[in-house]
Amino acid sequence: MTGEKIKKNLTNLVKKVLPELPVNSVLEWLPPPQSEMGDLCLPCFKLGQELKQSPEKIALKLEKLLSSKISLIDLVDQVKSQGPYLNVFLNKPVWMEIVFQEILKNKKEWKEISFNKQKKVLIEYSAPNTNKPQHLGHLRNNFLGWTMAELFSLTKAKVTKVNLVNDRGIHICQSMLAYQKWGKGKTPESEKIKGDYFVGQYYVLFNQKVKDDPALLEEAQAMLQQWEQGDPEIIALWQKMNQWAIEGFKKTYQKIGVNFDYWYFESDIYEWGKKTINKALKKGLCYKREDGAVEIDLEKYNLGKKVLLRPDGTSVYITQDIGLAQLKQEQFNPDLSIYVVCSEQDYHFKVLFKILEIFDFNWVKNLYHLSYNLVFLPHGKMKSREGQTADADEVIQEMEKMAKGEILSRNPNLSPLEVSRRAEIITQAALKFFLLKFTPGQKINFDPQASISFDGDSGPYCQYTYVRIQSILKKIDKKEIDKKIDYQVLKNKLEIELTQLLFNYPEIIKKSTINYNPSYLAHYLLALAQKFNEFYHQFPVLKAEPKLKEARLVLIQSVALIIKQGLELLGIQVLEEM
RNA sequence: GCCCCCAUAGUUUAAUGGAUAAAACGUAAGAUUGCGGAUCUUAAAAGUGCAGGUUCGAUUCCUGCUGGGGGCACCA
Repeated sequence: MTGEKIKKNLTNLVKKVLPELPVNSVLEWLPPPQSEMGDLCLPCFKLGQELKQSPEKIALKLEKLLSSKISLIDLVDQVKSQGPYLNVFLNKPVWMEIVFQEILKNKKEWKEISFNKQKKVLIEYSAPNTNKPQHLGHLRNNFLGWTMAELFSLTKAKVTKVNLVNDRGIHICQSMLAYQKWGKGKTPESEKIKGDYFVGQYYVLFNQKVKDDPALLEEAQAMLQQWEQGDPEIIALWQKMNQWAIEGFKKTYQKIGVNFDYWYFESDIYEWGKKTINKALKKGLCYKREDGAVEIDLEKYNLGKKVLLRPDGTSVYITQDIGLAQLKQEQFNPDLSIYVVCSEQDYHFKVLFKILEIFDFNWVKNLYHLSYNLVFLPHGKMKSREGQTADADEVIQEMEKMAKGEILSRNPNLSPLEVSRRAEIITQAALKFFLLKFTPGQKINFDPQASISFDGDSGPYCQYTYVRIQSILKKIDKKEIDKKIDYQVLKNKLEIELTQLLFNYPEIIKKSTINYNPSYLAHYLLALAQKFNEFYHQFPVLKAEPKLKEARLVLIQSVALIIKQGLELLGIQVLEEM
């Protein structure tokens, strides 16, 4: 009996005793704000509107009508009205057994949250630029994309993760030109620098030099033309530098534990939208300007005018996205296609989706722009062209140093190998949790000194909670929890609240997934860990009476499993000791 | 100039239109002869930028204003 099923049974019963209720009315059963108020509640405001009665009266009426019939529903002990709310109390021992069994047995197979079964989901994220290393903003993108993929997988969607590498254009030529002029044949190997940093140096160098010598801009422009005409020397340089950058990216991806099923390269696809635009031109969906450029008028959607092809027929940014959207459709035929892209591009995606709609692609309804806000540093927005960034690798390195210090202060005799292993895992936890606990649409102010902590609202706090539970579980004989357990002994407030939290887990997964918002999961895990720590300080497990001990062991084992699974969804590993 | 987003304790953030606005950091005091103190307890601390409106009910929806961020390329 899952939460879903309990709610369904309750809904059916309410509809039976209130036959005057519209057949299609939806009842929402929620967790009450406080544990003493019950295990589920039904706010009666909407019912009140539908039946033209005060919600208080409805709640009272339901209490009366249902009380005699609750024996018809397993698990429900009593219903009680409180103002405009109807609160439901479940039979704790039976309910606990069900909640814990569900968690301990099912693990990865949660029928209740398989609501994306049969659905094909495509997630595009990361989209690095080959002229600079990835910074904190990319990390937010990477973690968001990766976590959404995990959430969709857990809910049984068939997920494909794709990366679109931004490897062509004038900005790439700028770093190429700088390397050609001042690189002196150096390589990442000769300089012992990670490839993406090596290339990034020349991008910064170009932007320094161009201040004194604006003619460099034209040179870069000329280089782009040579590139487009297939000049073998330019192409070779481009390939070499791209390779360096991409090798660097791959090291970072490996470090942060994200991956992709498929890679697109802009250099392959940048012209693919041309055909579609020319077709649309023939149908009169867009028009040719006097100077020969192809343009579309979106004024009536309040989106202005947009150039689709330059006067010389070459493609622009949106040309490529029009082509890529079709390519994805043909290649993967997704039911849902998500673009994880920063909110700076909200306008771009509005325009893109509108154009595809005007071009009459019916699958445009399956496209979703998962927009997330910028990451700001104390001195403002990151500017890679001025070298003012918080590079992902550097932030991670700094944090690992801090983590090592923390670990050593607690375990001075630990082997250096184990210290770095733990430091890596704890750093990932701190960083990922920090970036994912914010609602995606919310901007993040990142202050390297203040933002990263290993206590309080943090990933390591959740990890530590897990470690504590493991430390208890290590001390017991496994047989102790194989027995038939009487959950009547679990009756203090914290035990009940922990059960309520565990019971809500599927709902949190659902909410995080359908709202594209892993922060719900992050906040839930914090609440669960906090509640456990409160419990831990007040009530002994190992030294409790045998029956109580057994029941508590099952409870804390369930808590540990949910913390582990929840953290893993956020890309965070747990440790047995820390 | 136009468009989009945001504004909640000292700070950083929570809160499907619903029950007493919730945490963390910081501050002050306290808890180790208790399963790990990266923990816990207690206290002080906001009535949600300002002015209106809709609603039985607004942090949440609408209008205006103020302040901050982003965008408005034939750059990607």
